[in-house]
Amino acid sequence: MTDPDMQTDTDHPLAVRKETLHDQVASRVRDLIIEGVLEPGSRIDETTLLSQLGVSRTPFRESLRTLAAEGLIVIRPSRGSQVRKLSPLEVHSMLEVLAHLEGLIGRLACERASDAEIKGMLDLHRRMIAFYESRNRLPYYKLNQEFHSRLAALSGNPTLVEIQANIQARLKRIRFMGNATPEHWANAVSEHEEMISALKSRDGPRLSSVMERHLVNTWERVQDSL
Amino acid sequence: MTDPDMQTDTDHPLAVRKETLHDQVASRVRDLIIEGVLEPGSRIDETTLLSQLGVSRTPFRESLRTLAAEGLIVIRPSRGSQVRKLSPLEVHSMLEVLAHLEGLIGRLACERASDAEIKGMLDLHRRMIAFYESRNRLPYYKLNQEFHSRLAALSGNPTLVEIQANIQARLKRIRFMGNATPEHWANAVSEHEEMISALKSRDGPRLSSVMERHLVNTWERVQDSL
DNA sequence: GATCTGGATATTATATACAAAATCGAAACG
DNA sequence: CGTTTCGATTTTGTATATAATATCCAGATC
Repeated sequence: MTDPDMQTDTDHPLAVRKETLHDQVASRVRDLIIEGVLEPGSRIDETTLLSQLGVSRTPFRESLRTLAAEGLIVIRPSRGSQVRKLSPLEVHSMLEVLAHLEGLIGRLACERASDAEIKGMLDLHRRMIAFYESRNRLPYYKLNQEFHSRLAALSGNPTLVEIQANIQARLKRIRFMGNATPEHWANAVSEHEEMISALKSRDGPRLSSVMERHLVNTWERVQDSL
Repeated sequence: MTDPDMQTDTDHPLAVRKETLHDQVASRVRDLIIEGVLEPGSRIDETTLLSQLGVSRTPFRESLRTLAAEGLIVIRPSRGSQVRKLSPLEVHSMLEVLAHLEGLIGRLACERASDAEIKGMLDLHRRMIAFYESRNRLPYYKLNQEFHSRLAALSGNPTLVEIQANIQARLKRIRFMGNATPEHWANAVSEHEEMISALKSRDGPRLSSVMERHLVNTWERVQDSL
């Protein structure tokens, strides 16, 4: 057979991770999509983007494949790629799954997180509240993303982390819209208060149910704007 | 996570789907991995496979990117690809997530499936039982995969379908092992009986819990063989 | 003997060239 | 007028060529 050299990275932790051009391009385009520079449904013109990014077609096209597998774009053979446009039904289906997964995240986090990690979450929460009180929307939003990602990490389940991140990426813009009105935002914040309280007391079932509700509410909040 | 494109498809339903070389290669290699021809942890020698498949490097490498995004292989920059080898912890994490998702699938299927669809599942189940009774393992296994995929489809949630398929693909060989001994197999079958009974009476919570248990048991059954 | 160094060899990454489709528009036709 | 057909143009798909990087092994050094 082939050589048994393990994929258990023999790399040094500090070794500078060499990033291939492909990965850079993928990240770059991913950001363009997530930030809405490339609008949903819009065609991706290879030549334009190509010259803009200053790379050749090979790494660029490879990165398109990656993004397609991630569900951010759609490639139609011989007819080019476009930024994936989510139908309301698809958005709903993602939120339905995400809500359910966050339920699991909540339960596992309560079981598995260390005291220090919980403390870290409390701190993060406090910073979010500060931004809320100063109505500083963008930084709040960023911390919110981090809040959910970190909680996922506390579940100790790498698959959960990966899938949550993927769905989160696909929904990023939409979730941002979810805090559109002052009332919506206030509701979201109070749900976060509940989460923190449940996490602090390691009440898995309660955290689980709050998180599910939180996402379901996001759907309510977002629904109209589709 | 592959996604049959279906964007604003202006395609005729009957239009022959033109498959790009890339996709063919991806499917081909995916099968090689899933069927274990390419063993976990083994290095993927580009030149060898290349000549074997009779395609040039461009589509081949693109397909590797796809498979990497699907989590079936690992690409280390400048150092080649290898078939992803799952640690017991990773397998456990996938089964934990899958169990939870199948719980959701069970509940939603009971709410949303049509009578005809449920009938179809009963029929599928009957065929599985026949193969079980004749101890025809491979066909049983295939129908089992189909059973779970179809149930996912009955949830009416495309995201759920996609993610379930992805995890299923990653775990395919392992799940096969799950029915290794006669007792294991018998247990799995009796769990299926329960599922069918719950589905027939549209008892969402019950189906949900049986399905979760089914997967957790798979973990128990498989654990030693890692 | 063990580790280090340098360069030959093999492998991967990127760029470019070429081929095959699809798109678009103008002219021909009904 | 509207539809169809054909070809020029653009865009995509695949192959190959070149550059960059890693791997491996022999010889040098301690």
